[in-house]
Amino acid sequence: MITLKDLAATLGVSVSTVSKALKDSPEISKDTIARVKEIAKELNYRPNTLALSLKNRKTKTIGVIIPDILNVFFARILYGIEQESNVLGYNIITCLSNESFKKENNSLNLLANGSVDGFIMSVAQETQTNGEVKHLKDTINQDVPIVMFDRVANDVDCDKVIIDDFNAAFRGTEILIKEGRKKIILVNTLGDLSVGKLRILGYKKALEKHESYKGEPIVIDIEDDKAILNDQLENIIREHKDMDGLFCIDNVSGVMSVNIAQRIGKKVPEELSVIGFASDDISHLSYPHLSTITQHAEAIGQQSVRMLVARLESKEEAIPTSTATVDFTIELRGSTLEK
Amino acid sequence: MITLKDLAATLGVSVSTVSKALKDSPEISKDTIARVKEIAKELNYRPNTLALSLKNRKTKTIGVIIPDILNVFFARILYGIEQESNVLGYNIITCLSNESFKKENNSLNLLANGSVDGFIMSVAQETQTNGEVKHLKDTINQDVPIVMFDRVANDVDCDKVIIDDFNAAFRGTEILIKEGRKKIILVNTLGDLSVGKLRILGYKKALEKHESYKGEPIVIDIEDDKAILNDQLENIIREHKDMDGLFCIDNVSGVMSVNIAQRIGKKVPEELSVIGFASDDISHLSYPHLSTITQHAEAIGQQSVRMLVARLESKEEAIPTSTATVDFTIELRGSTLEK
DNA sequence: TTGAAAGCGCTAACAC
DNA sequence: GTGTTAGCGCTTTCAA
Repeated sequence: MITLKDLAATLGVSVSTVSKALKDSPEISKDTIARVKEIAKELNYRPNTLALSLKNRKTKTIGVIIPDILNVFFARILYGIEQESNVLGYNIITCLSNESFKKENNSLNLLANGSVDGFIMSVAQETQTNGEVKHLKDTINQDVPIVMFDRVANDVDCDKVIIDDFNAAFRGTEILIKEGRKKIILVNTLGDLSVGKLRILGYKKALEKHESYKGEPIVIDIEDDKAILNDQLENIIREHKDMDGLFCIDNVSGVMSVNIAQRIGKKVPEELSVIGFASDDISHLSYPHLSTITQHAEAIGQQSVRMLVARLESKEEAIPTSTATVDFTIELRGSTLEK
Repeated sequence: MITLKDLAATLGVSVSTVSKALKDSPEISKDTIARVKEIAKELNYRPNTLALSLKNRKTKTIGVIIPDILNVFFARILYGIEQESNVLGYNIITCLSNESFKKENNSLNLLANGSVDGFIMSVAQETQTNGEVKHLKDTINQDVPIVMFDRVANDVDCDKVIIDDFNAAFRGTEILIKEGRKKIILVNTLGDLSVGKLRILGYKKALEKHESYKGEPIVIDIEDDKAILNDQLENIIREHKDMDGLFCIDNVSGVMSVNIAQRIGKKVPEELSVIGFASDDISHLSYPHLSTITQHAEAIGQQSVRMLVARLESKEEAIPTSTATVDFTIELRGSTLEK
């Protein structure tokens, strides 16, 4: 590793001269600047980021905490975060909380000591279930800002980026209602995650609002375990013979449900209309393709970075926190009547 | 942010005393140690990693370069990398090359200046296509070790972690042959990626070896573009009416093919036996479920970390580089005859 | 048992 | 136009 000192030595000048020359300081003669730059290139000098960070008290890196990288929704968000960070000149340190409070807490503590300038994170399931917020507040109080996305702790005052889950589910449900479906069931694989609750609320609200719909809301909680998801869904479809509308609020179960229904002879969309949430491209893995409420995951990531960097680089003392809502779109494919 | 200096000031002792006390140095009296630790906890002191890194000339962080995070195979590897890094006390800085040589090169340059102790990476498609290796060799020559996984540059001397792709494809093909299939086609979505080539080789070798198989190898290259993958596969299945064995060498096309075949009335596995490569859990999104050659992506990530850390922490000057092969397993589900 | 000083690589105020 | 110095937070020799 080659340092300013090395350059200075080979050129027979002082370290500070080299430092200034590399920054095109007007204090330094054209000639010296040229010589310095030449030798710097020759020796492939690269400034030591660590030393710079120590000096500047900022690292130009963002800590990112992802609850579940195997979930494509989060992978896409990470993708968006990385892209935008790059554009704005930041690096990211990625931590995977794996839905565990302990890991999340750990990462926060480990990095909130000058290693990163701020965090972008989605709260772990465990954290959300237990309502833990102290670690989040502590971090913010240590002047390390946090931007939360998707899964958000309501009682923590920080910038947030969310989907309008309530409205998304409301609109999704409306589609089924307007098709004249009589028994619309919602399948919940999201446990008691905040976003799940909002979606369920939106579903209920839509049923309630439309007087044409006579039935009661039916929410069926099932486990999000790949091994048994298929069977659980098949059971539901078989048991509720009169179900003609199915609303799946995660990535996978919609696709699976369409395939199962078709296989056991329940025609989609004629006898059963299915709509799902999506953040990835698996909607074409069912036939007919799944109609979805599509979340723009990359956009969530990008927006998060923009908000964090805005805060980091703002001159003002304390800009008030804000919550950004990223648009969703409804993409009708073959699993619902109207395309 | 609270520093040693702060602790020293509030206690009225010197910085070095505090430093030593926190490390339970025998030089320091029990009493002082206790006092120091108490106040440190009280003020929530956290050592500044940056300063430590600068001092120690090692950062305990690993640079990870992933070509495509939206590919679940890579996401899983990242997962494995993060897990094992954690166990071994390392952080990771994640860069996404997005299959671009330029981004890959950039990340390498940006971080190979003391920001990370070493790299774990899979080579970008562009890099591999163009046969670029200089940036990789340069990095290694600057004493920043690299471990490559999956997509590997053969003419770079470094630690590597790979799947035995040749053998995996060989074995996969054999399954189809042993079922007595007469026309086995391989569909390649991997362009000229090294792993793709190896798989094709394995497929050919298997056909060649088994005299019972009379046909010629048929390799069909198609584009890995989600928008048209479906149509491309449907065309192939429709055109090759006598195809009774299909070998898909990526994650998705196997699942898709099974669904398409079933839909257009070609019975799987009776009339068409399908086998695919998998690294994720979408094999249950087809019916019948897809039989796969399963790559243990997490294991690849973990192994990579172990090799890198072993090198980083080895006392010896230069341990020779090595290549680890991670096992694959064959998981027979419904898309092939024998379960 | 404790502290002073040097140094990791870099910058910037200040001197020459 | 160039060099000296101090300091970012920490460790570690060496001196007290």
